[in-house]
Amino acid sequence: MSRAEQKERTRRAIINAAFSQLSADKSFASLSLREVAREAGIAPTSFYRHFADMDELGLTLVDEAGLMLRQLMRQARQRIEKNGSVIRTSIETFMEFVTGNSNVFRLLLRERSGTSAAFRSAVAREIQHFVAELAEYLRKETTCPDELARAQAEAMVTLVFHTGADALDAPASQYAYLTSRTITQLRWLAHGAASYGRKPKEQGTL
Amino acid sequence: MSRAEQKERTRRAIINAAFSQLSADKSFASLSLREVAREAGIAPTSFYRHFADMDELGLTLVDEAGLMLRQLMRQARQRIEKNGSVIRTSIETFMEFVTGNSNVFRLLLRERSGTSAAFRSAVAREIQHFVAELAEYLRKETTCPDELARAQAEAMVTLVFHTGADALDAPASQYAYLTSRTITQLRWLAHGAASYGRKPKEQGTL
DNA sequence: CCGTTTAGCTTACAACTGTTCGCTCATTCT
DNA sequence: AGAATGAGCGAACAGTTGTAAGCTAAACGG
Repeated sequence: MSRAEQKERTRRAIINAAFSQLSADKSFASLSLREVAREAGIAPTSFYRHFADMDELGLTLVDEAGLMLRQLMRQARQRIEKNGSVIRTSIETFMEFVTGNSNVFRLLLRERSGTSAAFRSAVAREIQHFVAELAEYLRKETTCPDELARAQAEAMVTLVFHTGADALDAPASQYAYLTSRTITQLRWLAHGAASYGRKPKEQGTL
Repeated sequence: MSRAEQKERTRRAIINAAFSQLSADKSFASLSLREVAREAGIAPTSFYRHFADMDELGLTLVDEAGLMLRQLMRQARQRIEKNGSVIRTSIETFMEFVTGNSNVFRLLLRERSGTSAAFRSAVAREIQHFVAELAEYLRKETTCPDELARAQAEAMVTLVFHTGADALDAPASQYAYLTSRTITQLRWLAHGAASYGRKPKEQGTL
């Protein structure tokens, strides 16, 4: 086996070990270099042959998680072409991701507001991909002016992301309700933006 | 000084020490019993005279944070009576809270998706107070059926909370933009729910 | 084929962590 | 007045952590 090949192999072992140790009650910050190394089957000090410190590993995890999310978006787009309902298909795809890769989603969810500024902005960047794509879609599909399309996309992504977080602590029997609730919320947004977006002056007490 | 009085005093010293050590790059999970005790001016072992462990202290902090939030709501209601604009006043009050007590807000923000199920549900309970109050207001003020009022309130609170999180990492010069963006989003929701809420059948591709 | 590179190892250290035990001594109760 | 309570302390323990230093041996480059 080639040298570089072997190095890449144990690098993956480290990454996989880290992912596998994340769980509902273990965040990335609570992982220890030694534990990760142990599960990866290497000595603690060998860790440094691959990452300068745990932070560097963490950023790698966030990148990988973002990659999975982008693959998810592509998958959702394919489904939409066959299905038709953009909102429902998108949310259902997202919920499948959350429940099927809950640890990956948890990483993004937590580090979004975590203690490392580098992590936070890395997660924010990944989410922006989502927002940008959706905003572009809205600009094409509706009559929304550019900046409002972005605000609308941000609101939608926020609501969907939050629903994913809810799902993590909810029993599976609640998923259908959470999904339909979010669909309703997104429809409100779309409808409100379409009819209200072009006259943003204040009126009434709301 | 009475015995109970003195006990309460050092109990507060512990709580204050914990709050003061929270920051942008230090979460509750990364606090140590010894550090907290040191700042509170007591021996590490004396900590146990007041809390069984750090988790118990953490739940106390969450409770206090929730209390501050509820005081905030009361304050917002008073302002609304004088001002008129419910949405703008509510958000501005909230933003003042976030920027003025950022560590307290950060605690709620992080523990909402943290590693302790007990913390998560404690934070969720505090936020539910917000949602319930807003939902009741919506039921009175609009023609929304009960369940939809709740869904609408949840969406609104989610968006506002998220804006608070954004503000933590944004320069102060962005606050005005964040606020107005959120106001727009909430108006869309209100408008969409009012005109679309009663005919929730699917239509179109959105 | 020989010298260089380097992934991985073992050993070691200093710094912390949470927690137990037993003591003191001021306040409280009877 | 005398006994009981309980907040606070110091010392100590076992466990963990990150990381530095130096070695081995296998893959590599000339």
